[in-house]
Amino acid sequence: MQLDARKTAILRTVVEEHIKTGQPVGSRTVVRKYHLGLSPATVRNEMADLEEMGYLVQPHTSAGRIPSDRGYRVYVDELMEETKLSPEETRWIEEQLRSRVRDIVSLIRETARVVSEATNYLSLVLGPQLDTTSCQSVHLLRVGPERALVVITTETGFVESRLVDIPPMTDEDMNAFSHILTKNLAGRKMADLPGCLASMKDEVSRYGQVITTLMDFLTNALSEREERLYMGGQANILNQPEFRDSRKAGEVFSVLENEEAVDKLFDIPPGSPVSVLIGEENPLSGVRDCSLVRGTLRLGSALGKIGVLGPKRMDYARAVAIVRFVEEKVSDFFGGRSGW
Amino acid sequence: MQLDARKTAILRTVVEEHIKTGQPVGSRTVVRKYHLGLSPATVRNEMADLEEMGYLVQPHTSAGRIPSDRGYRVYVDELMEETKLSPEETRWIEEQLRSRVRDIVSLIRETARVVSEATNYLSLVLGPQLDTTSCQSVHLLRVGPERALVVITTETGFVESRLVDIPPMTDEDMNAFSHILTKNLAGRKMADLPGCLASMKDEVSRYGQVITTLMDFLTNALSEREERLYMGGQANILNQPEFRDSRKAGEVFSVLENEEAVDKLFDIPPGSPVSVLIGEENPLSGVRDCSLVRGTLRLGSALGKIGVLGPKRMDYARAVAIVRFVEEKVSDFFGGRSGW
DNA sequence: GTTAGCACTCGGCAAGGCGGAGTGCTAAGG
DNA sequence: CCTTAGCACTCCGCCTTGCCGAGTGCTAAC
Repeated sequence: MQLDARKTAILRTVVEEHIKTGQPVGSRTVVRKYHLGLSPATVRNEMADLEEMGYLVQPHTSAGRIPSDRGYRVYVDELMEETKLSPEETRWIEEQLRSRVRDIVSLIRETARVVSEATNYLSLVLGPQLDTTSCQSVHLLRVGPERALVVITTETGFVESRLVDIPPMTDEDMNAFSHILTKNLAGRKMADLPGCLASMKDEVSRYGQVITTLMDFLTNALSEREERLYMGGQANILNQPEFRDSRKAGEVFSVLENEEAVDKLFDIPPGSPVSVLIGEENPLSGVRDCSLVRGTLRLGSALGKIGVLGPKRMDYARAVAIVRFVEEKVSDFFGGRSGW
Repeated sequence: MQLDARKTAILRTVVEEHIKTGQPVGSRTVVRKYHLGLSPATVRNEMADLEEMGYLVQPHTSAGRIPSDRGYRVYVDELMEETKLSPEETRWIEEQLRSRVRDIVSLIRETARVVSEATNYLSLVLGPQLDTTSCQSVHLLRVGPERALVVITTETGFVESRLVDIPPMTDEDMNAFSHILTKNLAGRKMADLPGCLASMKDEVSRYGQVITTLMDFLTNALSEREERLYMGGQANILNQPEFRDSRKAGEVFSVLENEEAVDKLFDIPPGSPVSVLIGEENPLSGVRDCSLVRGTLRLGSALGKIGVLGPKRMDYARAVAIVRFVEEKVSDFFGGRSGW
């Protein structure tokens, strides 16, 4: 059986109506919304077909229908109309970002906040993976007689730093060492730094143990995956009727507390366009009742990720529109360097 | 009427039993738990007295009693016995901290995680206020022809940094400038830095606009209160029966999403001993159904704050014991510099 | 001062009844 | 052959009723 134009229209109506009301949708309602001279009986027959085809499900006999995951999938891929955000909304978002963003960390944090407020769902933002971004400079700063701070800046504007113990050395030595480090390491991927350091060992043998400490630090800094996940609007998920029972919500939060689990949700090729993960398509059981709209943030040369997590019954069109818009705005911040 | 020994014992029994079961406690139950030749009827009379005195309340006629806020208060202040953590637990906590902590930020983050896992409630950790800690060094690092990174380290081990535009200057100039900055600013409170910079203006006039940019940056960095709040175990609150209805939980999360609101909950004189905030004593309406056990973290010379947020029906003795223990361990990390 | 006994209150639960929404099927109509 | 009206049926949600159990307050006796 094929999805002809009428079935399609009915499916769309059911999905949109269910998204709006949260209730199962019956044939009468479809007829009321979808103005075309059709009787409920006809619609019933079509809906029975749609159920048989796996696009709709009945929570119980003699209730209306709700979309199955597959139904949502067709809706998202083919049926829904792209929404335009209203000028007020776009202005509000731009405003929020422009006025509050000072550096890359605040950009990420504010993005999470703004997206959650705009969508009324929970938003997730993942900062770029450190190991694939390039090192811009390495400095050694004295902060005590035998204590120094290693500061590594990345091309994306991130700053990683760590205190290390150093053997006594003069300030000149330290400057020279910084220069050598930067000269050798700038432009390399962060992941390659430990290797590069190892191969520098001879050249800088006079600085002795520092180089070993540095290698340790770098290896750690990379493997540790420093806090990369920012969330906004956690309370929003609790206001969704499907999570009225907080144990349901608890499952979701348990997943979100685990950063590696969240990474799995965003396992998409770098630079992918906006995509949607619906219900059971989800790799993590805790969020099988949720849908996730995923996008990519271009943070200069590096890539971050952004997601909107809501109930399966979420307003996909709007969420996608907001994610797209924010992707664009955040890139602009870098393209134009207008922010800082 | 006075709280004689018997009333006290009954009150303690009711509180502890209610904490354990979550149910209203009746006279029969009290008699069963509190072995002394007393009949339910006598206990009933005493409980009626306790209710009149404001220590207990009845959810409805002919239910058992539950403690009022005042009842919990007396319990916390006078009745509860200090709990000792088991050696396994203390070992586990120490282990967790030792093995995962690399720097001050990770110490704070891990503390939040460990405390939430140990208590099974939600934990909050506030990093130290920047403005009252002392500056240790200020450096200017070149990261491009006309771009530099200002790096300020504090005595607590925090590192603040920001990219700034600079006029063309030689590396020697930059080093000299860094030295001047550190010499003049080291040891000052962060809050005083903008003032100090202003008074340096003449001495460093040759560096022109940089100094203004720096002042901007510092003023911002201080006023912005960079992310200081870390949370752990958010899912725990959702598993509490009193928050079964997720709208209740939503109120709590709304408060916690607002960092300034959380600050209000921790409005205690610096260095105070562990204290408890119960239900309505709470300044924020969203968490009136919660209790908060608050403590202080000594992070070197600076002070952070730690809290355990649970239902009023929380295991106060245990929460207090854990907070005390963690306070101590975290201080040790600094005292002994054993961690890094 | 303590206790046993008793009447009373109230929440919670299960059973039963009812209305409404929605369905599937069938037969008639275009 | 598709569409539609009609009808019997199903099932949820809601309300009512009745009952049990837990717990209370009061009174009278010890």
